[in-house]
Amino acid sequence: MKFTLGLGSRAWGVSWERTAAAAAACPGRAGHRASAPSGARLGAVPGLPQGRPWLTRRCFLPLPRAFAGCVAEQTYGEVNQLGGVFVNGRPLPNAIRLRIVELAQLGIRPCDISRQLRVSHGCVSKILARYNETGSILPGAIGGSKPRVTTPNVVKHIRDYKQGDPGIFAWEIRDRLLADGVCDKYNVPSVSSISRILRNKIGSLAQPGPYEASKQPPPQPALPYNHIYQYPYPSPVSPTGAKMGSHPGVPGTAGHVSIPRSWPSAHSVSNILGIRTFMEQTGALAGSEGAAYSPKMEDWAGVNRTAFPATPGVNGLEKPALEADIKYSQSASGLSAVSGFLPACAYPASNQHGVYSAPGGGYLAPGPPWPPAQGPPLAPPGAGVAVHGGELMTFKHPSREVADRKPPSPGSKATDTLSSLHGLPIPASTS
DNA sequence: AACGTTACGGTTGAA
DNA sequence: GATTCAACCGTAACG
Repeated sequence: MKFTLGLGSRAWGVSWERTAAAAAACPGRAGHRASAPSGARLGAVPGLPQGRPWLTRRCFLPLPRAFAGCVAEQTYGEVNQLGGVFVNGRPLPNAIRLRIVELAQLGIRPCDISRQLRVSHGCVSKILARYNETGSILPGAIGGSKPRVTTPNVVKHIRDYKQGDPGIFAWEIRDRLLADGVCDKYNVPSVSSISRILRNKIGSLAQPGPYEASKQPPPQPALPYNHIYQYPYPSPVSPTGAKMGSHPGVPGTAGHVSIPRSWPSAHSVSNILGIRTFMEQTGALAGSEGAAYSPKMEDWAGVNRTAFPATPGVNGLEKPALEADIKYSQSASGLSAVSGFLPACAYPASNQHGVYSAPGGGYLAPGPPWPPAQGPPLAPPGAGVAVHGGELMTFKHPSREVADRKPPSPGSKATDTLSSLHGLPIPASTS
């Protein structure tokens, strides 16, 4: 099945072709999944007007760049069943992730968070689960390769062991690597790897290896895998500093997954402030204008990488502005609270266009009324929380923003509470 | 109805 | 520079 629309027809068509083809090739779940392009489900999509050619799956929604202040260009995102915009394969922006956690800590049920933020409940569940487990809201490390366990250092030790005891078994070497602290249980080479090393390297190690001989051995990565997920945000203490990210100056957390549970408990006096603290600790808090950013801001995904004009020396982005394709157009206003944790925006205002941004109805897209929820179990955050209206998620199309708003649904207690959370409205029931 | 899980198509970045 | 591979992504659907 192929849909061709006037806007973004290429994306629409291609996407559906692929999905349908995949479904045809894959029996079972995939089959039913892809059976819906024009199916009945469409009518059930909450918040999506009946009769509009919205697709519930793999539908590339043209997001006019005009939304972000540009006129003639378009970019593509996708719209999920809830009407939320996402970029397939890319993480949700931190702001959304943070918002999910924040709302959860306010006692809002995941299903309601899902509806409000227009993020699939699976995603909400995943993010909350990860947060509960690791204390981090950040996505995992995308791309790259696993660290090689057979680093020059390890090889050197293996060679030493072998030279010291030519009859040593591979498993003995393995044990010694562990015992000597050369490796830990996570990066110790397998016996077969050691055997291979013995066979392929040690045997021919009469001469120094390439690292030992001609160049400095590459340092063992402090972060075994993906330094890039060290908090890629500028350090609050050096908002105008040089590149951060995986380089000196970044807190030595071993990647986002292993961030110490310094994130305040969900039951802390102020979860919001706690989050802020966390962000500060980890450098997640963006400085003000001119803040420096890691060139590998994976977490900002679709945000910096694709949406921000590279401004080397300013935000550390090295990709050319050409790549600043706006893939996302997301709501800003609904995440204003989050922006309070990313004060003054992680990016220069001029770079924020289209950064997962959208009119008021973008990420918190128009949709069904935000169902009332129980009151928050936590007191509102301290008044000291800085609020910077939607910097991160700023959308620069006021008219659309206005148009997309709906009057808040009556009796939306949680919404009211959240609305006042940071003194900024949460378009929980926009439309 | 809510939610944990998982297949899927996708992106990413190191090798 | 292109390709491969294995990591992760969010969605949608299942159970």
